[in-house]
Amino acid sequence: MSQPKIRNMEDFASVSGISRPTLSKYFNDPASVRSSTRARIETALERFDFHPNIYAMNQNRRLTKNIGIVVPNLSDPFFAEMARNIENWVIKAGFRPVLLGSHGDPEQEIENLDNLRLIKPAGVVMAPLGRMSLASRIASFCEDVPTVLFDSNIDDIGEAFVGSNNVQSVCLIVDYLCRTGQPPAFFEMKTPANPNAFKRRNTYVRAMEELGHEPRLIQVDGEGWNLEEIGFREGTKVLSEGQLPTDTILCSNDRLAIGVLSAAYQLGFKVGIEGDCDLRVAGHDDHPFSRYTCPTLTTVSQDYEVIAEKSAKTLFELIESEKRAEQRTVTMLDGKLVMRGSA
Amino acid sequence: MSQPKIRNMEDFASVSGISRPTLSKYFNDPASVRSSTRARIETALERFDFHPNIYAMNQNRRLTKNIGIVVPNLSDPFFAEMARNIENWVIKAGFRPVLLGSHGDPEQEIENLDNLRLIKPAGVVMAPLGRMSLASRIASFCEDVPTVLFDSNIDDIGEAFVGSNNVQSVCLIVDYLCRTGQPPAFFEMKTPANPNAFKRRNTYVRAMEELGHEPRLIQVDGEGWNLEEIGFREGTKVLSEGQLPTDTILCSNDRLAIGVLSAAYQLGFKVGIEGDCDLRVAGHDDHPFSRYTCPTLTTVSQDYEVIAEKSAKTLFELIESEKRAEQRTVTMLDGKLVMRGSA
DNA sequence: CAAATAAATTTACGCGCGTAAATTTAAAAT
DNA sequence: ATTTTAAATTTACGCGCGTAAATTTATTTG
Repeated sequence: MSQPKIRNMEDFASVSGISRPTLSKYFNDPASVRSSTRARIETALERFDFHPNIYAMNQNRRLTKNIGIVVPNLSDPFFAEMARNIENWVIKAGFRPVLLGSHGDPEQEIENLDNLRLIKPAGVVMAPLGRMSLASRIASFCEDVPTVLFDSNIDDIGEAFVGSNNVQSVCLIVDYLCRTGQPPAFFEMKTPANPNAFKRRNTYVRAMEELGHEPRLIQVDGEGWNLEEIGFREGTKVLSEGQLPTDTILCSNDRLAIGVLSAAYQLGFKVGIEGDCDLRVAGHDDHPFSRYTCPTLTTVSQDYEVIAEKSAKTLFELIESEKRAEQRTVTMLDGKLVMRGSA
Repeated sequence: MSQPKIRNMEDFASVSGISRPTLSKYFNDPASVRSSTRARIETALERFDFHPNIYAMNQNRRLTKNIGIVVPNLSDPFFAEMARNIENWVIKAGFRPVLLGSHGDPEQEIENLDNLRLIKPAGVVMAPLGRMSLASRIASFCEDVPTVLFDSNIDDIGEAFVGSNNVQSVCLIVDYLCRTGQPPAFFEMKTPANPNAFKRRNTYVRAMEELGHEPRLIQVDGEGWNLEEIGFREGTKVLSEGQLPTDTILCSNDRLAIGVLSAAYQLGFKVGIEGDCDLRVAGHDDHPFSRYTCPTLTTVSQDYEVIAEKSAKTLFELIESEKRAEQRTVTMLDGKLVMRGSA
């Protein structure tokens, strides 16, 4: 039996014996047609394996089942992992994830939003670049499309924000480090590309002051997102100069810490908490690789799964309610101390 | 002066005083209109900032400027990095990259291709899942769309393949390890998800035999792509049992090696090449993180940049020639030994 | 300056689908 | 079996753009 080639919904209408508008209804929402009709369609579907052209659908529907996911940088394992988690929730909720990375570039970030507009997404989950973001343009996008921000908050933009409570988490680890040894110096980039850096620095300073210690900022050079490299290079400098006022380094994030750990190892520093160690290093984020460093990295976790789940579900609620949030909600998830070998 | 809202090419045609078909020609290829016309269009473009709807273009052009990039897994830094490199070449060549990850799932891989079909890409650069791939369906895609495979070859599929020469690279590192110490055991997964695993195993066995050593395979349990975790867990088992027939472990890839290194560190093994070390560990790939492990990981590089560049440019040539390759070309790039601290 | 050529415009249709209105048909309720 | 109600069909148009053919306009050539 020769199967005629099904090129479009019209073709499928003829072979299935169902009118095209009814098919269109079915593909939009299978529950919207009579069950007998649905059965007929699905039988035909098995024989002919037709998929409506998603882009033609996008073009004509006023609202699609697409959900945009925008992250600053897909080659950062943190965002890659986060995106993967969100994608899973999106699929589970019957939507279609469209993943876009901004390559650390504000223009690209806006371009991503412009492209998303064209596919009329039901909503967007976005981790903005942060300070570098062209905020007003993001804001105008958010007026048209329900958007949930995560990881990095931008005041008053989007319907909701889900992220970790940097104040809580930095206090937590500063407190821990001070209790268990010398108060930490804070290792960070002078001009950090990643969004939460300033908040963490400020919190570090305040936390140290409140505990009666002098804050020590180690602000290193370097541009861009190659954080391990920067941590390694600048960590090597700092450690070999031997001018450290303390034996404890708190890094602004795990990727820097991974670089610093590597530098310490190569310079022969023994990193860890035992008595014979010369250095403690802590990070922030619970990066996927931080459990495989040597020693394993003590850090504060951002709960990937929870942030992903909460962002996604907040968006789904917004979409289902079919109205905009009366009030912008800000969810700050507490970090948990992850005590491992390095501090 | 109130700018009228430009909703489509028609609107832009009225405000610019250029007919829509001419605009269409311009957007397809600016050089195809008279330079005076081009100037008028570009002046208007500055005033009104109109972008044609890319999806409507995709729908109607028989061939677009899109280039699909498909990788097995976007959260693997190797593929993330590779994708980023290819994207850059694609943009530089005036095309539009469309990046899709298959989440290690053969069905998803096919779905990605099906979705790509709809945007009528000029070509596709793809790293297939490998053995798991639904080869016949990929093949039928490749008949319609010029496709270059990279990283993992599938016989006779696609117009070309660019990857590293696993035989050469594995021989290289086996040889190096044998010269400088005890012959290595080969650490790998029993049922590996990543594509080049079998080739590497077989090459290891052959290389060992040729050098007159007995091959020793350490085949560990574990499923999926969480390779560091598997390397760590199974590495811990292997090392703590103390049944290793040699002090040298060659891992099938760097991600496993990262896990093994971490296990070794935690068990108190001193890894490295100095006299007082109890273990040597080597990897394969020159993974972005392998230069930050402790000790830094000795490995064989896959030249990311070159593979990315070569794949992209091979595809561009195919596209420009407007015909299919008379002959499938296979480019195997030699790996380079990256001698670092671990072996 | 006229003729030859090249480019732009007009007109009209197509892509694959959404969707609204009017109509017909089928199912449910009386 | 008849009425009511719900669902499917028919018809027709729209989305934003590509593209072909016929025609007009502009540029180049001699």
